[in-house]
Amino acid sequence: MELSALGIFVAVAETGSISQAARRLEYVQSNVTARIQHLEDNLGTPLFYRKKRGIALTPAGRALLPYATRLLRLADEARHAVEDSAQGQGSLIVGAMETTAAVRLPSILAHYHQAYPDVDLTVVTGTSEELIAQALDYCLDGAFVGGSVVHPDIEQELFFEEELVFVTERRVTTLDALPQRTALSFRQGCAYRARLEHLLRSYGIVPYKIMEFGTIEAILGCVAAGMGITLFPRFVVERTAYRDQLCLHPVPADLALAPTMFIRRRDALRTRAMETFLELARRLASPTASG
Amino acid sequence: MELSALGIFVAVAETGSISQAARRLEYVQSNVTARIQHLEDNLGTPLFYRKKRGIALTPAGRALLPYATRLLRLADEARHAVEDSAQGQGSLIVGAMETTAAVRLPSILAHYHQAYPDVDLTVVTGTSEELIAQALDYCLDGAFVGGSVVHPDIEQELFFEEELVFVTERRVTTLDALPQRTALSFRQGCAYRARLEHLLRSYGIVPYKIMEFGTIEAILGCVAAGMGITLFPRFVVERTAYRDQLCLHPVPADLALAPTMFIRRRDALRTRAMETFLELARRLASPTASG
DNA sequence: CTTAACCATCACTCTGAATGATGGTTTTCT
DNA sequence: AGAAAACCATCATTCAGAGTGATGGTTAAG
Repeated sequence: MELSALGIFVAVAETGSISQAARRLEYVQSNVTARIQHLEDNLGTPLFYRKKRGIALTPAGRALLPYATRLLRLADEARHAVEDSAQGQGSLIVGAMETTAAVRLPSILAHYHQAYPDVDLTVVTGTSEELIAQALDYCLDGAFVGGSVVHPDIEQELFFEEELVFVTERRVTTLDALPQRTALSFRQGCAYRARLEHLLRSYGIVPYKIMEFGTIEAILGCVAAGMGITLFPRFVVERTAYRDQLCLHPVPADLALAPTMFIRRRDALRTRAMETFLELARRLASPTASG
Repeated sequence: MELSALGIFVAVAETGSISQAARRLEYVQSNVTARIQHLEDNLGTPLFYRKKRGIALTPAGRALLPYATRLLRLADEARHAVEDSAQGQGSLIVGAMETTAAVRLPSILAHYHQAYPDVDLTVVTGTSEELIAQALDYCLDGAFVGGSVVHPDIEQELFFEEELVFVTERRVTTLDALPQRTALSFRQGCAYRARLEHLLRSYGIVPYKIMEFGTIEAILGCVAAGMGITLFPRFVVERTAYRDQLCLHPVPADLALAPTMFIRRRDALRTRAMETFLELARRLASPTASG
């Protein structure tokens, strides 16, 4: 039972005649006859009574007709959906680090959704390492990750420059006399974690312990409670609920700035949904990045 | 875009691999490759990224997938609906005279619907002549009509024997001094109307005028109001709201009984819906008919 | 009584679905 | 490092079935 057969079936049922259906479909009459017969064989039951003049639906035909029309309409919708996905609408799956998703994306996503409400937008969060792997595996249309990615299949573009700061509890006003040797960070794979480890080592704070947490709030909450130190974008800390219980410490200038890049596979399809998303994101990102 | 192609597409999308889909479908791998390529050509856009190991959906493929699964499910439903229409469920379209529909069918229909709630039941009313024509034209699966139908394509079966009575307003106690020459009846084509004309002629009541009405209540209401005389099954008159304002007069014995036959085309499909309907109708009709 | 409309059947062509074999690439296992 | 396994693309080939055009039989309309 193929869609083309159902199309012929519907035409015959609607015109009430094989000949007229053939004319409407621009087929030869014998072909319409044959395909209806084939469909009847396939379903194991007659669909039409053959009258002296024209045809009439059998009970089985009556049962099939509404399904046939629904199937044809749905198939048409599907075709349009595929067409649209190459055009404006469709779906867009982007990855982002927790920190980017928390403070940089909300306004972009809101604007984008307002401008293109038909796009089915999904944001996946994860560590930069995970996001890169997923983008390479075509699971993501693209992702915001920390730091440059050098890979022949990946193309990237700078979107934000985050100023990184050490974050401690409020009472710790200087890092020189760092009372704890515990660092808090996201799980392995986070771009900032690698830098945090490097920086702590340069401060002579080794060996140290790294505790892993899954969310921004968990990390900063624990830091505020005096559990340890972490490295975060200033922008993120300034917007957290714990900001009054935290103290920010500058990072040496050469390691203070961390770029957030948007990456995607070079061979990923250039959908309009993606292009418009990037255009809008560039517009909204640039003043922040430069400021 | 045919259903078979969508089935292959879904299998590939679900297994994440052309080879595995081929194994599941019991096809050869090269065929699955070719049909996916054909589908992509057909839709004008790639549906899968080809990875080193396996494949991944493109945005267009993501857009198509939910439609494809819906289409396949719906097609399956359609197949079952057609199958069922040959079995128990399905639709049943029966015709009946107004009088039969009013007093004989309700209990049958109620019982039938209770026993087979999945059957989509339709009752079409009309004159016997109209119903016969529609049954011959395959528009009805069968019909209850007045009197025997002799036609090579029609088979019939006796269901009810109606006792016909003349009906006049209450004050007219004898037909001998019939004060009016007006008869009321359904429109031309009604089985009882022919008999009414015949009987009136035999009573010497010619010329007379026949007024046509569309419903039972209209006719009996007008008779009650003294407009004229009509011929109706006793059973119908006894159940009308006007019964107290009417007087019933016997009809000569040789013309008093009118059979109600169920007719259908000999070549109409023997659906289970129809067979079970007739079985139930026979059971419910026989005591009434004999009593 | 002719004409037109309708459906079934047949012989034929040709598209495209399916097979099987081959080659290239990558991953996995030893 | 080398062998084996998994995966996809391509090609030549076979075969089913979609579509054509012609014909014949039947019925309704003129």
